[in-house]
Formats: sequence, structure tokens, C-alpha cells
Amino acid sequence: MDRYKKEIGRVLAPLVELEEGQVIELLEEPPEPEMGDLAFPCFVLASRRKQPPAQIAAALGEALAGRRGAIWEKASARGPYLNFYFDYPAFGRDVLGAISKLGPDYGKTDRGGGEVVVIDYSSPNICKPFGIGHIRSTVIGHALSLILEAQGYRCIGINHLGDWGTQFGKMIVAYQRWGDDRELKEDPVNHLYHLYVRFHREAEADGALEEEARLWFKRLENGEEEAVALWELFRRLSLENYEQIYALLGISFHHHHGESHYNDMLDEIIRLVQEKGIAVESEGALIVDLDKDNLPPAMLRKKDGATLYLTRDLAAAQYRKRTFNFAKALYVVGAEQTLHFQQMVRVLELLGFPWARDCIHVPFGLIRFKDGRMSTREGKMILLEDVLKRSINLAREIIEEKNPTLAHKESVAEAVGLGAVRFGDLSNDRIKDVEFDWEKVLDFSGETAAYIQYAHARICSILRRAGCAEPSWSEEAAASLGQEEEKALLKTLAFFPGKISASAESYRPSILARHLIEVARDFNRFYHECPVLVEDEKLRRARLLLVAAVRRVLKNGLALLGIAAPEEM
RNA sequence: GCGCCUGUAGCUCAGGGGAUAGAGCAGUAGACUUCUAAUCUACUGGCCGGGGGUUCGAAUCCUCCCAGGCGCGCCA
Repeated sequence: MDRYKKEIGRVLAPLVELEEGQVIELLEEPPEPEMGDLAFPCFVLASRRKQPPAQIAAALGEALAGRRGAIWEKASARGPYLNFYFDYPAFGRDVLGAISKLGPDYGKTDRGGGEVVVIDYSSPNICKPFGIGHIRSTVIGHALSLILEAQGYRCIGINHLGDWGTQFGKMIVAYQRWGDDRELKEDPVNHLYHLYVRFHREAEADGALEEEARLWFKRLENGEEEAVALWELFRRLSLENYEQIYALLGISFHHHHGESHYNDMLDEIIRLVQEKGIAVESEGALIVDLDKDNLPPAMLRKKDGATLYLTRDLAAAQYRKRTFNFAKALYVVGAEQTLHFQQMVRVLELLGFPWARDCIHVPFGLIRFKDGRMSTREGKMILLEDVLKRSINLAREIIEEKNPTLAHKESVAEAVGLGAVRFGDLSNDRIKDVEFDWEKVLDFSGETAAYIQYAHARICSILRRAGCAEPSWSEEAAASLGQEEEKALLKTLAFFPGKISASAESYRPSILARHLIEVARDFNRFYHECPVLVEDEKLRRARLLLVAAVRRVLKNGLALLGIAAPEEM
């Protein structure tokens, strides 16, 4: 659509004494199809020309009377707007031609120019089961890395595992007191999780436990053998469990550098902070005062000498800059950590790193229960594995009911089940909190992945029946689409590349997800109104080209969200 | 107490200066001898949290208030 806007901008700019870019910015989509395809609002010119906007629109309409462009056939005034009407044969030819020619690349750009974007996402905490709470970072981060790749960036996915910190002192204490080797072997993560929950329950009555845990963490940081061995065991068992889920979700990371990876680099950060003179001792701890920035002080070292999350994140940022020389480093982390990242960026700035502002927190809202927050330590949580399994099971049941003769039932059930969970998380603006609701998760009707997948499968079915997987290109046929449903569909397809860019620029996969719903909806309307496999050779060919283009867009779009597009369902 | 985020139809949410505020779910009534009914069509449903302001124009920007969520030195 950008190309079409540009063409209109070029024509209009000299007539309205504005820059081409300004005109393009102002162009908008009319609310109704009979108002044309793109509109220029004339309000901005009113004060300068000292004329009412409607009069200006009318004058522009006269000035352009009889003129036409490569893809628009007329411009006419309607109230204060100058409306451009597309020349649908030309427009249809252009849109379908682009999709047909580019295929899997339709929607991609090279805007990123090969620059590196490091994406920190998923990042579960070792010793805890992979809860539903972690799905957001995992799925949003994964989609963003796919979307940014499609914009020509080189993405490096890092799973910043929570494999260090005081909690491991707690785990060691709990394991020593209540651990059971047999249970650990049979169901490692579950056993570790029970120990973790038990620790917090018992610590409420016995304050000495917390103190003991801190001590054990200190020993771990000092590299004492017994502590390190247990930590390595916990880490390995947890990771093995997570890998199963990542495999199911089709996600792989470039690196699993957890927090522990930066242990060797912490001294350097502390030294740097001290050399720059931005840190002060306060009550035995080392802090950076950020009062001038209206931020609470940032603590880098506790009074017992142990480091904190922030210290490790500072080291990690510097390591990532050195190692990957990123243009941007994204942190797909919950909104509750906004302050933490503000502090981190500010400290990096104070350290004199010009790239500090390239570290960008991409926050998302909490998943909560109706009656409050999820809490791992209280045992109030839902396993992601359970959610995925139930979703796949339900998909399987629906297949059994609606399409019992389907081939490859299992892989379709997986595609639909996993797609539903993913899409549920990607389709709403990430900043909003979401209430966990089994009914909503397990709903495959309406604005869901299944809706998009179903449209895709229907198209595949049509093409199969037509006996051509990829209809051959025909200029003449492509230009013969003109019915309302066809026009609407062509236009929606033309917006697809712009939606990917908008998703990438705002780090919001929901923009793309919503657009795919729109494409699928426009297709379903078309499907009910316009038969494809008709006698008329030319029309049949035109519609085959159109649905093949829709299939292409749905497939490309779903792929960018990490969702499979089965050919039958 | 201070800071950040959110508030739009009964419910879940789009729209983030521009024409008459849109979807899905739920409800009602229809459409499968016709390319897959996981679909489509129609109807019902709104002081866009409230007050003030900026603007030719505000759901959208500013400000104050209200409600909910999340943070605010020894967790991550």
C-alpha cells in the first residue's frame, strides 16, 4: 500500500504546497468502500488558504478531473475529503502480481540492513516448572524475532535463564532437608518445585531458614564444591524439562546464557562503576544514586557482598554489546520490571556507554487468575505443558467430530491446539493484563488461530480441486476482479507488508495477528459470495489467483507468529 | 505517600487527532443437493470511567479526579 500512497503523494504534493511525505502521512482509509480507497483530508489547508475545507477539496477535485494514475482512476471531492478511487484492474494486477512473484518473501523488507538485534526472551527460572506465566515472553519474543528477521534484521535469541541468585541457596537448603533422590529421578522438576514451595511455607514459621539460604548462595558464589554440584544438577534437570516444551513449540535459541553466565564479569562492572565515581556505599551496600533522574537508587552489591539481578543485567548488556555488536537489544520481560530496566539503562548511560539507549524493554502485562495473582511459591500456578496438552486434546476431539476421515490428524491437532494458545497470547496488545480462563484458551471459534487456519485449509482444498497447487500467472485474468468482496480482499492483502512493518516498529505482534483475522474474514465473506470453480475460464483463473494470494499471505503471516498452517483440517 | 500501566457494547478486546466508534463471545432469527457450517448473513446491544482544557475536529493529546493492576535498597 505504501507504493500506492507514494504515487498519490507525488501527484498531490505540488497542488497542496506540502512535502510528498506530509501528504502520505495525511492519507487515510475512508470508512466506506463507496468513498473510495484512499482519502486526503483538506482541513490542514483551510487556515492557510482561508477557505473552508470542503471548498478546497472541491477545487482539488476539479484540478484532478480527468486525470488518473497507474493504479487510481479518479479523484473526487466528498465534503472536506478528496477521495481517490483505485483502478481495480490495475490495482488487482499489481497486488496479485507482487504476491505471485514474491511468494514466501511477500511482506518482507530489507529495512534492517542486516543489523543485529539481540532478543532476550522466555527466560524461565531454573527449579521451577514452566508455568503459563512464561508463555507470554516465550511466544511474544519468538514472534518478534521472526518478524524482525522478516524486516531484514539478524536476530539473536537469548534464553536468559534464571539460573542464579538467592533462590538457589533456598533450593539447596530445601533439598538437603527434604529432598528425595528417587523422586528427583522420576519427576525432577516437579520434585524441585515441591521443595521450593515447601521452603517458603516452612520459612514463614522459621526465619532462620532464609538466613541459611543466603549463606548457601554465598557459598555457591564462592564456588564451593558441594553447592556448585547441586546447582549444576538442578540446572541440568530443569533445562532438560524445558527443552521438551521448546521442541513442542518449535522454538530454539541461539544461546542459553543464563544469569550465571555473567558471574565472571561482575567484578568488572563493579570496578567500572567505582572508577566512574557513580557508586556510593550506603549502609554497607553499593548503590548508584539516581535521584536526579527521579529513580530510586540502584543497588549493585548487598552488604554481605553478594551481587544482584541488576549487576548481572549490566554485565550481560555489556557482554552482548561486545560479543554481538547489536543495533538493538530487546528485553521481552514483564511490565512489573519496568523500573528495573529504567535503572539499568540509566546506569549504562552513566557508565558512558552510548549504546545504552539501544537496550529496549518490551514489556507485557501479567497473566492473572480471577481471584488474584499467580504465585509460584504459593503453588498457585498452571503448567504450560498442561495448557498445551489440553488444547491439543480438544483440537483432536473436534477433528474426530467434524472431520473423522482426515489424514495426519495428529499433526493437525497439534497445529490447531498450539496455534490457539499462541494466538490467544499474541492477538491482544501485549501491555494488557490477561485473566487466565480455560474456556477462553480452549475456544476455537471467532477471532482465533483456528479461524485463520480454517480459511487457509479451505483455500488449499479449492486449489486441490482445481488441480493446480500454484495457478499460473495471467495479467489479463488478474485484472478482471471487481466484485465488492474481491476488491475488499485485494485491498486487505495490499496492507499486509505495512502491517508487518508496523508490528516490527512497535514490537507488537498483535498488529499482524489482527490483520490476519481481517484477511481471513474478508476471505470467508468472499468464499460465501463468490464461487471459485466456475465455468467461465477467465473468472475462474482470476479467482484462483486471488485465493492463492490469500493463502500465501495467511501462510506467511502465521509463520511470522510461529503458527503452522495445515493444508487440511 | 510517590511512580508506571490499564479503563470503549453484558463479557473479551480493536481503533491511539479526522467522515456515522468496530470485531469476537453471549442472545435472537436465518443459510449446508453447491469449492470444508471450526463458516456466513441479519438483528439486538455504547454519556469510549468522570470533570476541565487544547484543536476547525478528541475514544485518541494535556490536566485533575475516580477505579483496578504493577512497582518503589539488600528477591528476580
